[in-house]
Amino acid sequence: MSRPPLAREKVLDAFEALLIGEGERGSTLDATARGAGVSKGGLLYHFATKEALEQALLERLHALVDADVAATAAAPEGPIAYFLRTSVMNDDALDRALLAVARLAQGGNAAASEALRDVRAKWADVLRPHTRDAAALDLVMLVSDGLYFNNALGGGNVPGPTPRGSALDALVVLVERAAGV
Amino acid sequence: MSRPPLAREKVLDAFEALLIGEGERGSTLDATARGAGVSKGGLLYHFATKEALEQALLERLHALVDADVAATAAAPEGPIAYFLRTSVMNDDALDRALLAVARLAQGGNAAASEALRDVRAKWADVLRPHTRDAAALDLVMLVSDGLYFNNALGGGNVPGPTPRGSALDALVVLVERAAGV
DNA sequence: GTCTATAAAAAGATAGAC
DNA sequence: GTCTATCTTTTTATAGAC
Repeated sequence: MSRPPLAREKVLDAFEALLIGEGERGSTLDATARGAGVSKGGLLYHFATKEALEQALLERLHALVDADVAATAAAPEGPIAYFLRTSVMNDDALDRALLAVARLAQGGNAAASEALRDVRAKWADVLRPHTRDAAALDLVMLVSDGLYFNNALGGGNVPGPTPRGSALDALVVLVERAAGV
Repeated sequence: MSRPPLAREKVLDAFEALLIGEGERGSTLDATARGAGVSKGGLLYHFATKEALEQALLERLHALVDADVAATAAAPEGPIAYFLRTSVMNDDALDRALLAVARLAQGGNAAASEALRDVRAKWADVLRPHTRDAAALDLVMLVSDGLYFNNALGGGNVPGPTPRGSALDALVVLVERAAGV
């Protein structure tokens, strides 16, 4: 519960940014240390192995998701609209952690794949009471996945075809009409 | 136009399979050669650099997509239903090429990202006349992206939460009702 | 066309000074 | 806690025999 050391967080931030921008291949200990402004030895004091670094990222994701699930359940505009709107990447802490863990999962990291399934199940549990049936829940989840997926292409730095503004408004209306209770 | 050498195709198949199963990190020249049953020297005769290997995969994807776009346009059950049903991975040649190129894109390969955007645009062009408006087209494309994304987690070897069978039937009905003309 | 052998660089990790 | 230096292994690529 104590506040984690600043350098440790900076290393984790750098690793996360590298995964999103360069993928697993570019996310080396060297590059991470450089990005965090520490030496490789300094990095390895906080994370003894690369696996420890990856594990820490999964823990960060779980904490952020738990907070978001609570926010989704309590959203005034309704969970479905809130969920879809926040699926369009805002480059906030949760988006970054989610994308970075997705990179790890696609690199074959089994723990990362499991974490993503857990996360998805948590969101589904919140949305289920607000959808007509199983197909409607599938629809909402898949549109959200699609929004994330498009943001994920090109490392988030290439403006994808993700609907924004009025296009997003229209999409939300369409999904709510098709899926909402 | 001439039939490509068999060994060359086997190398490309192995590289594709490695990208899907292990991600960019595990997709080394060594592992690719091993998977194809050739030596590293043999591999490098066909693909002088790793970049050449990646480029060949992009060309394979483009050819497969062009064929699929034609099939989508001519599908008896209608382009939307055909498009969504074929978005659930069947482990066919197109699915594999698409997933493998997605791995490259997430590794920061700009040409791969561009290829995925091109592919997506081609499908959108075919589906546009069969959707009510822009939001409806977004809905169909995003559900398809979501279906692919879920298959992509865990390298395609972990049974994801992707709807199948009657669940997929219900989803197709829901999307067609919401988006179809 | 396909192989073995090897070079050159980059990767993860350890040791020990400060 | 953070650093430099070093070791080992892996990865991409080249050279040249068959």
